[in-house]
Amino acid sequence: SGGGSGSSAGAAGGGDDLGANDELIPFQDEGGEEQEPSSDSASAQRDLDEVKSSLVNESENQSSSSDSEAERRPQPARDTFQKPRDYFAEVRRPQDSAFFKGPPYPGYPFLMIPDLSSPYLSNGPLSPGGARTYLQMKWPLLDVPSSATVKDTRSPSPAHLSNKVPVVQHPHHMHPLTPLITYSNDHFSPGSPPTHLSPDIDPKTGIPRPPHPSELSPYYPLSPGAVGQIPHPLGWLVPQQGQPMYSLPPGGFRHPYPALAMNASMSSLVSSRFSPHMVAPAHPGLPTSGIPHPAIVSPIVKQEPAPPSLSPAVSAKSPVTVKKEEEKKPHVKKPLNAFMLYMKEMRAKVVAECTLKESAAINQILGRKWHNLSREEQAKYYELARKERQLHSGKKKKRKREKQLSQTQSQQQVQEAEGALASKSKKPCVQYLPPEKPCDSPASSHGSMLDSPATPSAALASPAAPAATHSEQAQPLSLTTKPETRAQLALHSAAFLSAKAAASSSGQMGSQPPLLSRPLPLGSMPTALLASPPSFPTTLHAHQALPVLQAQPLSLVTKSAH
DNA sequence: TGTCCTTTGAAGATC
DNA sequence: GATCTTCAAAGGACA
Repeated sequence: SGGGSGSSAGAAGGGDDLGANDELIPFQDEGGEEQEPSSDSASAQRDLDEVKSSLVNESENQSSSSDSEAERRPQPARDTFQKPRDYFAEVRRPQDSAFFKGPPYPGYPFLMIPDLSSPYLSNGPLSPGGARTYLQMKWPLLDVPSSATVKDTRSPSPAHLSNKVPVVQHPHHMHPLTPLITYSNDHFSPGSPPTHLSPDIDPKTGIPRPPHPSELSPYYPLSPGAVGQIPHPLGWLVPQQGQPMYSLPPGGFRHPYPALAMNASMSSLVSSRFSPHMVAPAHPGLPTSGIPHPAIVSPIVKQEPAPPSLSPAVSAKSPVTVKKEEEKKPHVKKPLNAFMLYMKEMRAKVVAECTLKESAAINQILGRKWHNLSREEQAKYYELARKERQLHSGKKKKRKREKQLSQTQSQQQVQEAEGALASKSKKPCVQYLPPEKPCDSPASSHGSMLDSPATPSAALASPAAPAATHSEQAQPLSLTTKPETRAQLALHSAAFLSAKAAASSSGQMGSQPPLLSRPLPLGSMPTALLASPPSFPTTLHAHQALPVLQAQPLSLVTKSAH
């Protein structure tokens, strides 16, 4: 029912639901005319089964109307091209709300193909030139020769892709030509194909695979000048000026994720008071957020190693015994990264919003929401994670130092004992240890630098650093080399090649299906990509990949296929 | 009871 | 330096 109302409301309805966000109406139309948030979040589960049919229907509709797509789509979206940041601030919330409430495709609140809410992906009508630009930039990362697709030569076919597939995948990205697969009727017979046949739809949840914001990443490495634009990393956790951060908006509009409801004005309010120079160094051991972070809190209990015992009984123990004792020591868990922190905070909300309980499915949702977060919002978590790493690093170094000290002292005592036993008549051989330098304090030596976001080097060292951006864009497939993912990738590549070949033969490359027609505009394109367009072969080897697509049954994307 | 799933990111290991 | 692997959280599912 929610989907039905959504489809009938149209863009104006989206504006109504969004309340004060009327200015966002132009963006509501993206990805379809039905984007009114559904008020029936409980129907998410029920609607899972409708995803497939919706996909097919959308496929038919969009593929048939792709030519008029550009005409219907509001033009202002193109303007955001020049002001990506404003776009972030303005477009973010409603689509967060639309994530559960306002499915662009009626019947399934999670279905967001492509990531219409992502300012990094789409904000303008299809322009053939833009599409080409986008594809050219994306292509090399997917330029996987059929022969190279399978590194494991033992595998007879791509259907047996192993985890060692050396595919340089655009990390977690929805392939720009995904729609060719999802919406192509050429390869899919009408009906309700299994969700697994849709490479971007998760078989379990029906959630489209999120485009990975390698486009996003370049934004996190906020330049020192840009850092001042993000809210204080801790301010988001503290109600600003008495404004409840998690309050329900008036009018009864229930934001599915109140935590994300910090609107643009609020963000600017916070950010206006934040500058890199104002970031107080995190006090070690003093959690700076309201989020309970075991990595911060628990280490006092978990991570503090027992004081090194210098008793002869211990020092006389064999290395094996010592090793065993070390293994018995409480395992120091890794600090939570930004996404984990986000997940920890948002999980309960997501679970409450939908009936899904499986963490795997929830995590998929959270992963998608993570991508949909604005850079400012993500920056908060990155900052938090950075502080956690800081604490962890400090403790780690402390432990290491203590361990070394303990070991050297043990060795010293053992040697002393051995020396005493071996040569009672000889002079005791005392091994002198180099004194620990006070300045070796890990917390002070590392923390000071990490704690000063004002320092450009520190900013670069943060997870939001441009360097990390590059690495992320070139992130190996290993992160997502699940069998189905690889198969999807193979299918993506094959389908892309197929489409490319078909388009080139018909001269229609610029008129892809609507979803494909939402190229990442250059304005929102990662600067890294823009600055250093990857070199890639201009030859697309379509003739090589086409047989792959034709020869490989689509079922290879199924889990059961492997 | 233990492992898997599923996500992203960081760290360490490996080449 | 690039690439790969592991592990953080979470809880249902499954062997």
